[in-house]
Amino acid sequence: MENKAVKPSPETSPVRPRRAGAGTRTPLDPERWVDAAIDVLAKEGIGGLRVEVLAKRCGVTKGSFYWHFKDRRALLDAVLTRWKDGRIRDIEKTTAVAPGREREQLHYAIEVYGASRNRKGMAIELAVRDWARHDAVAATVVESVDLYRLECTRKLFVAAGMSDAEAKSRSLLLYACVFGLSLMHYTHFDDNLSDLKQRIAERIVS
Amino acid sequence: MENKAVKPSPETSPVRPRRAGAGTRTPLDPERWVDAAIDVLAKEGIGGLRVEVLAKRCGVTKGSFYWHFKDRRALLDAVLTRWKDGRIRDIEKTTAVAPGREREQLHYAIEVYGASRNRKGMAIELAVRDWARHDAVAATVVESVDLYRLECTRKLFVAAGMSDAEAKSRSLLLYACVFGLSLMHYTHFDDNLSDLKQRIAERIVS
DNA sequence: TATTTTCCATACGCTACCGTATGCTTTTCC
DNA sequence: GGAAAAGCATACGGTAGCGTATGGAAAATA
Repeated sequence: MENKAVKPSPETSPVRPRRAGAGTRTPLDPERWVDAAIDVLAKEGIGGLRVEVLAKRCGVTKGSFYWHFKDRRALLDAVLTRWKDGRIRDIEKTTAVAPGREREQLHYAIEVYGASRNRKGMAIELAVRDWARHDAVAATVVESVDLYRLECTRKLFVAAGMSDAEAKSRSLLLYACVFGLSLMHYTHFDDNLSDLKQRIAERIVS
Repeated sequence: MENKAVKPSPETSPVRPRRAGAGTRTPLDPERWVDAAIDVLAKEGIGGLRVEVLAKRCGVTKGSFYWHFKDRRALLDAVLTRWKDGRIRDIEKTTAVAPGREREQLHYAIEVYGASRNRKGMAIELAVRDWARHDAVAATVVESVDLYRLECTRKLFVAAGMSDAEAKSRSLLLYACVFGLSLMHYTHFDDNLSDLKQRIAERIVS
């Protein structure tokens, strides 16, 4: 059989082969499609998230895709659901803290969002937000995630001793700054970027 | 003739008629194409900036477009040039200030970028930044605009009495926050948004 | 083993684009 | 007023993408 003999080209090959060693077939499931979709979303944005592109990336044809998903939109919804769940879990983990270490935890939260670490996560974040500008479903998801994050961080500021109103403004400032920084190109603005970031972080939490 | 009999549909007709009253012809020039392109960019993002769409919007066919521009890329470059020039002029105007009113001017700068006012301007801003994530030319333009803005605002902070290092961090904080806020969906986070914004602005400039 | 179900390939029609070629109608200029 | 140029329409070839239809092989099940 030696199936197709084509396999378009090796370098466009999937993330992992679809057949395991002992001839056992390893069929795709929707979750693996979503994995690949999020990868593409991070690299190409929502505009590059096409089903035929994705299929090639998974080493199959779109015939497979349309077996697992009704249409492209169903995949997009699944991507949003997965992203939302992940962000919720992540923020809960990030804002859980022992009493007395709230400010330390806030600094940590700022740092993990820094574009240097967590490159892919921020790429996804920006891609989803751009997506949300032209898609109502994505916009709803982004809003719910934003509100949840803002609320969690607000509690941290309150636990750190701030008034409620001040905590709200700091929480919003924190996320706005984190996302805004990832939007900007300031590498050549200063030769001591870590000091720059440190000052900003202090301004946000102190 | 009855050839196609189609002519898609009349309601897709142009924004304005291309002929003025007295039979005088009003030919398009490249600048009007750029005008329309920036409009579309603001509403649809770079993904929606297609030449045939643009042509329909101008009330002509793409035959006209390709008379004025070599190809789609030439239009995109023209859009970037126009955007850059406008941003440079704008920031120069915004950061020009009489001595003693620097902080006042900084508050004004923050406010004009608020998504409430200047909606279209911010939509363009975000569209260009998203574009820059996948286009090297756009990325270069964004970087130069960012550096210029950061530098102008830094001078304002210095003039307001801050150290150079502090001024730099404040300048970066200001723009990061402004752009970040426009990325977020926080309308339902607080019922007194203007107070929220006021606190943030104070945190940035004071 | 025979049959069903799962999972995927192939082929097709359709639309939206890009860019080119070519011709038609106005202006412009002599 | 006639020729040239400007400005645009129409038609064409080509690619990429969506979704459907259908068949075929492998796995599960009986």
